[in-house]
Amino acid sequence: MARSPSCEKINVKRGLWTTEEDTKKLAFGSKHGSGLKRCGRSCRIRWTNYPRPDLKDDNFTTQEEDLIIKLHAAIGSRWSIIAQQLPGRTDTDVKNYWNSKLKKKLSQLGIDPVTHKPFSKLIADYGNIGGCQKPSTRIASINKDFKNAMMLKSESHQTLPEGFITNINDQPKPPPKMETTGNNFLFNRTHGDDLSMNLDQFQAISMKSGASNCIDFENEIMSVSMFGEDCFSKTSSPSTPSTCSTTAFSWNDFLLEDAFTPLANQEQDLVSQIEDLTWNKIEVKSLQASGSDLQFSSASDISFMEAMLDQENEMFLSFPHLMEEPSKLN
DNA sequence: AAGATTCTCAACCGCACCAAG
DNA sequence: TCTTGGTGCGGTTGAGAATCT
Repeated sequence: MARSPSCEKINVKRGLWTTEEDTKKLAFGSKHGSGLKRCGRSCRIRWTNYPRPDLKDDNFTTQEEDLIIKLHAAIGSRWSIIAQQLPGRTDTDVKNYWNSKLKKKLSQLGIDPVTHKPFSKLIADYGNIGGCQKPSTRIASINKDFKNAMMLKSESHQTLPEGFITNINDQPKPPPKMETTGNNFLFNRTHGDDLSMNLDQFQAISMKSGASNCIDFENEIMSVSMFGEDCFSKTSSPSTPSTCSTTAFSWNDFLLEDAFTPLANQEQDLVSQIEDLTWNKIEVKSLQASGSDLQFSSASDISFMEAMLDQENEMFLSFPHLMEEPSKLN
């Protein structure tokens, strides 16, 4: 896709617009910033936004603050949509207010402005990650717990706040969804037919793509992939336009304790060898670094990461075929 | 009073998407 | 189908204002 040319850095002025520039702008129109040392985009933005007699010049009210926070929690940093709910405010106003005031305010209240969750909850979650089970139990597992978690995630549709008026043209496309029925996974795509796949297919795609959410997963299928789309069963399912699933799941959520579906024996052995080699080295290096047990304290995190990277390099040197496409392993 | 620091505003950047040729 | 140019938008950055020391 072609891109618009960037502003020439030379001869392009930065800073506030002067009355003289506004006069020239009005005289020549916004196109290409004729006669002005401004790039075309700047002229267009200036042309579009100013003057706007309907714009408010006063501070945000607490009601507006609340609405921004609620909308941000619901739809993220889609400032143009949020601004549509706040008469007299532009997306830039909202964005600046969020960045300069609300983020700080939420932080002071002990709330993470990104996730809108209390910091204490995030720290607790982080602590759980630090638990670091041995790989024999923590290796990417897809099992019954995984399927349960997947079901829960796919059902956790987030509804927009009451009174939220959305321009139909600006509505985000419904993200892809995943559902499970028995041992099959039904993947509702945003484009094309829905696909049904078995556990092995799902596992292979998720590992190959390193997907962290359904969108990554869909992209991997779209780019096809180790199977070819014809390998999937195509289905049709009703769309769900009334809901907006904004909560993407993370595969990390499914790093559960149970052993997962066995790989072919040969491949399983290879994985086990690598795991043991990797984990033993990491353990040794980590112990050396921390001088204590295998608790990854903050003081040893860097050494731990270095050990991870060292070991990864060593692993791929020892097993170069792991760098190849998974399909070639079969 | 003066320099340092912080805050606010909006210009700018880079990317994605779309339509026209 | 491809290229080009226009548009929209979120994130970043810099200039000037306000506040602090």
